[in-house]
Amino acid sequence: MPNDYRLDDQVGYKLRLATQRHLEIFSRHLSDVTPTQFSILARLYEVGETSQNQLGRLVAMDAATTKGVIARLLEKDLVEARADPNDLRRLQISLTDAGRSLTIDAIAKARKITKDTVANLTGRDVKRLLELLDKM
Amino acid sequence: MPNDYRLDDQVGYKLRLATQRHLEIFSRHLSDVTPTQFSILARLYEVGETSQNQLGRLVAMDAATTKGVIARLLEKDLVEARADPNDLRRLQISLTDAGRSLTIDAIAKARKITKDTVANLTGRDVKRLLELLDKM
DNA sequence: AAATAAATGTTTGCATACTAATGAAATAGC
DNA sequence: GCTATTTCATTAGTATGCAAACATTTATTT
Repeated sequence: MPNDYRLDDQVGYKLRLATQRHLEIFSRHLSDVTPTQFSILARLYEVGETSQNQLGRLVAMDAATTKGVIARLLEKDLVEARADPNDLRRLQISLTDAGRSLTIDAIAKARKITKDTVANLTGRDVKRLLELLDKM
Repeated sequence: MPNDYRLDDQVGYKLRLATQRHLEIFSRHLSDVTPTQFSILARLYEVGETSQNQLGRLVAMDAATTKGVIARLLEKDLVEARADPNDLRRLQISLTDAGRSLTIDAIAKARKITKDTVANLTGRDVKRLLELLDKM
């Protein structure tokens, strides 16, 4: 009999709640893009022009998911795509000027987002949390 | 200049990775339902017949989201819905027999899922992680 | 008590993200 | 050079989430 199982004590459940909270804070500070989109932008800002697939790998995203995210960023003119002449399969992705300035601005706000997300934790707690999530 | 910002060190990013990992493990053990659907089932098992909205609240889900999840569970004949005679707005949701037995089985598997998810952590780590996620 | 206002429950429509399956191009092995 | 494998990208289908709308109930005012 599973009478000692408590949903509220499960890692998965708590992860969902935490993510939910983070999402709420994120969209309050940064309504132009989603966390997923932001991570693509931030990475792109970091590494410069890259192929779509490679970019996905750099943020731990499935190729198909990446395609969708990029599509939305293209729609918003934050990134641009061009065919790679050396490899016809590849689509090279890069930031537009608008994308670059939005990203710089977004990174500033992202600091605040992270701060707010862990507002209830001490600096030591945060360090520990990151370690534990990593170790997982 | 945001040159000291590291995406990989952000709580939000790590949360996504952890959730991703958990999701992968979950679907490997339990392919019939998603974590979200499971949490509804588990709660329903716990509390018995409840209104759709109330049920959503009990798993921290938006009313609209809840409706979608319930719709899919209805589709699979795991839950059933009936109108509340006392309040015409309300939809009372309960487990079907199939839903109940699947839930019991799923709870058993969910223990294993949680175990696998935190396989790299010590018992103490897990306790701490849950506390930190809570405190957040 | 009737009328209005506020709160609650549900539903619809739309955006985002994820997965599995497919097709096209490049590389490796023979 | 030819086949098999790998890599890259895309399409189609499913799940979750939110904002807005609608219906019913409860509270408040006159």
